[in-house]
Amino acid sequence: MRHKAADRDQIREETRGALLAAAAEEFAVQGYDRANVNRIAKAAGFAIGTFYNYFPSKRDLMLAFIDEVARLHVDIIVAQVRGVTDPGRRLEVFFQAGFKFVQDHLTAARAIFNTLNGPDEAFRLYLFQAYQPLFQLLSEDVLSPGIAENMFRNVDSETTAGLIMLIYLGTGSQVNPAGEHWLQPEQVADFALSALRA
Amino acid sequence: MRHKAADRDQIREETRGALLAAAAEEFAVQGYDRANVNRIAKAAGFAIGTFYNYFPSKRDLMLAFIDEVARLHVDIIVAQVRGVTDPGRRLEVFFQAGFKFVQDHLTAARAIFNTLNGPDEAFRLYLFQAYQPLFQLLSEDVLSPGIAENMFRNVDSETTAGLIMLIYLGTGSQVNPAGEHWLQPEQVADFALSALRA
Amino acid sequence: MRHKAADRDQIREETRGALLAAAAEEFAVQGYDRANVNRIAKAAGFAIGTFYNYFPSKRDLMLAFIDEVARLHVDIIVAQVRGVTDPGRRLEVFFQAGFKFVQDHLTAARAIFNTLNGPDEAFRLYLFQAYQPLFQLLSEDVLSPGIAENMFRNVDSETTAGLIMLIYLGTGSQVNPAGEHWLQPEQVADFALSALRA
Amino acid sequence: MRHKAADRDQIREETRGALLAAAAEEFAVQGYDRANVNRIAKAAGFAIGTFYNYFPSKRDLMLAFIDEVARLHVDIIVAQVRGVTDPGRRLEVFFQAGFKFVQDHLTAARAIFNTLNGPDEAFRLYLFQAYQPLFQLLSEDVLSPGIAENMFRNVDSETTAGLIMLIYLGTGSQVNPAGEHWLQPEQVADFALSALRA
DNA sequence: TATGAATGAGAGTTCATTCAT
DNA sequence: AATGAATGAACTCTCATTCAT
Repeated sequence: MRHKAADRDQIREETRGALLAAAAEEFAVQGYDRANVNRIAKAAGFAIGTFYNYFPSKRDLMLAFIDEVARLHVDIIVAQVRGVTDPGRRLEVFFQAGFKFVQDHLTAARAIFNTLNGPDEAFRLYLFQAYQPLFQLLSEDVLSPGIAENMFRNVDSETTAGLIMLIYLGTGSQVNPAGEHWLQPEQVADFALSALRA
Repeated sequence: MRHKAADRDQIREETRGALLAAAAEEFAVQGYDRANVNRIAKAAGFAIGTFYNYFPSKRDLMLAFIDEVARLHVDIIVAQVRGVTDPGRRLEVFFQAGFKFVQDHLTAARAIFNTLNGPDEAFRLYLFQAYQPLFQLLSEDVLSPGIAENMFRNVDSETTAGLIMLIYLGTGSQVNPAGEHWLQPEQVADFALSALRA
Repeated sequence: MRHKAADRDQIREETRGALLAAAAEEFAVQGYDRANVNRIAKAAGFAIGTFYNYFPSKRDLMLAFIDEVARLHVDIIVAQVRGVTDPGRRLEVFFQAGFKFVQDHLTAARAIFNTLNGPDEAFRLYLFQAYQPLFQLLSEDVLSPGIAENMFRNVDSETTAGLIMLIYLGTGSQVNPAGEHWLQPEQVADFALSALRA
Repeated sequence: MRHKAADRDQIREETRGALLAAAAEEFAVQGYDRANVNRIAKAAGFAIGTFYNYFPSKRDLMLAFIDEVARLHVDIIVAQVRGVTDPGRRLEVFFQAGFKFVQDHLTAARAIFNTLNGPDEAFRLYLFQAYQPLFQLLSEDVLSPGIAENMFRNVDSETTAGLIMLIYLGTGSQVNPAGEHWLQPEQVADFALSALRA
């Protein structure tokens, strides 16, 4: 064994990362169906064969891409929401952190929103599951406490969590070519809060 | 001449309509990229050659499809909005008629929303232009009168028209598998109105 | 409709036949795995797209090929065997007709024997089923009558039918480059008969 | 020098053996064309680079595999046949030892029979040559003595040796999934003997 | 006007082989 | 001697489009 295992792992991780980054760009610009695996490999600086040493298929690349983006997306939002305690404030932070993520990871986010409205049922389901933690966050760490504290109306917390996710996805996905949102997160948070107030 | 000109025109219109209807179904289920022109022709009951007698290309089919749906969509909304006079009431009718159109033409609407978030810049631009009349309607027949009557705040009517369109598209596009909207049009109209009130 | 349906059917049948013939040659020389669909289409005088208008996949081509050869193979043998009545004579005719078929359709037969010993389980099973009628023929029209007439020993007719098929396939498949069998059908028939005699 | 030359040789031999054993399994299940060199190396517990330190190509692996199996196959049969003296008995032992080899080395044997009927001319020729000693054995140590002793008819010993080989390969290759032969070696030997008796 | 057989560029995927370490 | 990341030619299959009838 010439390379240490750690060296090999690092090489693999770098190559995989380069391929995923190129894929994000391609998916964002072209959408899944028009994305070209050859182009992705070449953009990442590798031959097509190398791509298939890392991902068994184009579909699996998409799933890996969704995994990675969703994990980051969820982690960022969860961490910031849990950083405050007031349920109303938490909802506001939810939208602020969410909108910021979109602006900070514009290509990846565009690819995700694209998929969310795309024709592939399986992708949409996978996406839904990857974002499950946000539903839980809204339901258990935002709505339920807010209801318990009599700050929010006595709504069904699970259904309402789904509704807020939809509002986030709808408003957060609409950016102009410069990457700026049409609506500010505070505006959206206000809307939701006014609907929830006891 | 086998048929009178009027007969021929009618036959052409029927064939074209059948092809467009089949296309709507295909586009709704598969999205543009996965849509298969041979399948569309077959579903409409015609040979592929016949298809190309009516549409010069798959892209042109898509554009014709957008044209037709948008025209209908716009006409229905414009007619109903103009049926009332109060600006606030007009905004409410705008959302009601819009949501109803989605429910009444679910396949076509899904295909449109799909395209709206799809990767094809040209389609998105075309869609935008086809829906221009709604911007005008909102700006000139809803917002400007409302501002003039001091019923609405003194917002920029064009920008705000765009914003309301986005809200409509975002909320109107989200339906469950049964074709029912997550939000009611009145809820959305309330939101918009409360943001506009002087 | 410019062409009559019969004309179209004939064109389709001719094209399909040309593709199957080219496939037989390719399968015989290269075996299934090395057979190249592009080469088959080109050899038949068509573009690759045409091939896929007639056969959904390379596998399906193979199955269609097996079907066609097996049907012919079976029909020829069945007709000739039923042309005589004595069970012993029928067994002899079975081998004679079988060996003759191999010589008359050398490429196709080679492809079949190739598949029979090839690694593809599904193909072997399909082949087995396509040749089922020969098992029945041996069991019901050769062995059972022979046993009833006390001409053959009282063997299990189904098992023995399988055994005779194996002997036929083993000996019938071995031809020299000139397409001549190493063994004569009469020799093989004699062997089988001497094992069966009451 | 880390190891003594003898140690190195032993390691090389073990690695080579492991690769050949994995190849036997792969060739038996997949056939040559579908066999995957990367998979063979991995199954043997080595990296693909190691494989190419031992075999210059996939073809060469196949040839080495044929060599090894054929040598063993031939050695076992030759030794046992020469253990008896009577020509008729020798023919019987030939079939018994041959059938037993197939049962004892089922994977390897399946791969060999597969190749025997496969599309690769070069492999078939190589196989033929590897099994040459058996032709010689039959011709010089079985048939010629039998003819000289007036035990066998005065057939051409070389041609007849080929014929017997064919019979052996045909009957010996047919095993059920449990690895049992359809025919017993004694049955086959009887057939051959009855054809040869003076 | 309608037909559908034919086309072929282009896409995803496989895998034997190389070579720097 | 051993490793495994990287390579790219080759293969199967798709589908928008053409055109002779």
